[in-house]
Amino acid sequence: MSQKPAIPKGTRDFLPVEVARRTYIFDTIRKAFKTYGFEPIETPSFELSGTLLGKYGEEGDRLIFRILNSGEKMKKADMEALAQENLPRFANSLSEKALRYDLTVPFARFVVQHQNDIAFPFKRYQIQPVWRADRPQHGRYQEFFQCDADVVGSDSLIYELDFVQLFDEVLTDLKLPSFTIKINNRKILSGIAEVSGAADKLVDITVAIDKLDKIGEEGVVKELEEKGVTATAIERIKPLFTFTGSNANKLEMMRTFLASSEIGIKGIEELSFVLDQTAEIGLKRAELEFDITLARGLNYYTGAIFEVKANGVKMGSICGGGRYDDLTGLFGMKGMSGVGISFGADRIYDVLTELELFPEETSKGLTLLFVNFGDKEQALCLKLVRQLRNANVSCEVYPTNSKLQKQMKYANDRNVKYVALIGENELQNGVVQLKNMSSGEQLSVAVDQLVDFEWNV
RNA sequence: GAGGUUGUAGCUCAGUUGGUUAGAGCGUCGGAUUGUGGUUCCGAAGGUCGCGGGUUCGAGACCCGUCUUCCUCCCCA
Repeated sequence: MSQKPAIPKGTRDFLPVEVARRTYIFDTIRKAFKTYGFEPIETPSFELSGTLLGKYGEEGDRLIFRILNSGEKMKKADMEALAQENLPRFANSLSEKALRYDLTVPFARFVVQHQNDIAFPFKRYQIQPVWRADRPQHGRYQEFFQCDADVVGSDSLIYELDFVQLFDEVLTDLKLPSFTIKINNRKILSGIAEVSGAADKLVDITVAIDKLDKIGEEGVVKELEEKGVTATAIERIKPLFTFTGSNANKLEMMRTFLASSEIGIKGIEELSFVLDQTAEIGLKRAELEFDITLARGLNYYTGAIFEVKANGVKMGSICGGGRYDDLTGLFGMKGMSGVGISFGADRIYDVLTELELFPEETSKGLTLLFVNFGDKEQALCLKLVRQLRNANVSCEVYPTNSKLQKQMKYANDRNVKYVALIGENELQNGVVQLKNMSSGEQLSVAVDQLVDFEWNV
């Protein structure tokens, strides 16, 4: 009885070449994280439900994968809640663990739990998969990797500065030709709500403004009206819709707009520090843009908000991040400011694939394959393989004395760099025919000089 | 969670108003070719037409359900 092979929606298998390319992305990110002084930690793939639930806004809980209780624990099912159609309570009685939804909330839990074992400001990076019960779409998976770097325990703005450079460094290293780091500040958004006389509608206003480039001015106004924002407040917000110019111009305009809001001005000051200092230090390839419409749904950001978009491709944001002043407060540790960013490795992979930006090396596996001509020849090949492996050259012998054509085809399919041929003649003369599989060139190399061949050129 | 869309060979897809034994290209395997892969030629294998039910003398095609694909919304990496 055979079963049709399939994997759950929103998940993927990875072929060797795909793993090689993903590793290239992870290695590039990891290297930069280390250079910037972050140290790796890991947390479990699943947490207690209570750690995650209620941390991602009203809609968030819906997207968290729950792990069903097993064995005797099944009996804890709250049938009364089911009868009353209280589905959330019923779900909670069925499940006490859940797959992590992101790396930030587990990190906050980690910091509080291990506060006596770590030094503040604590800088950590973490590269692990996360899971979301989202509907899969282009660039949207149910299992994907996040590559996070966060600092907790300092409200210094030099970390915001570091993160802007980190985005720039990693994406430049990955040869991404054009990308924009968008930056905003939650305090500026608060200021807007305050100045408009609708401070209580902060979230609705930011969510609506965030959609400006998608649904246009009319759409935003409509959404604000639907959310119960007053007409006078909307009139005050309207000037922001036509907000253009250089970062310096925008800052000036906002400084005027927010003049009466203390928190708004604080946001302007924070943002201008980051923009000015970044201009001072310079960026390799990134554009840094103050984007007033950048809000992001996560309700725990309190200061800087980041988002990175690759230009010229149809793909949502490839990186995100921001400052959260009291994330650890949820776990009972007050007054710990944190700021962090996340690289969406899977989306970066899709962008690099679309733009054909992966280096050629990532498609090479084996460096050298020895063709098998028979027992005597094989014996010599095995000795040579041993020597080459000691010299870190990846190589192997074809397992049987098959037709040469078949062995060559195998080498071709494996995308090996070189094929070594040692037949009767070569055995007698102590040489190897070395064939470069991409150029087709073939040269004769003495057996005792094989280890010194420049394999990686 | 809401709306739309898709599903036929390993992959990409044909398949007429419902009518005999469901096709092609690519890929795979074998051969032409017993020391040379990517090109060429010949041959072969490979399908419960997503799954379940219904209509019909007859369903790959029509209807219902379900799962899946891709897209829009919500939200996000």
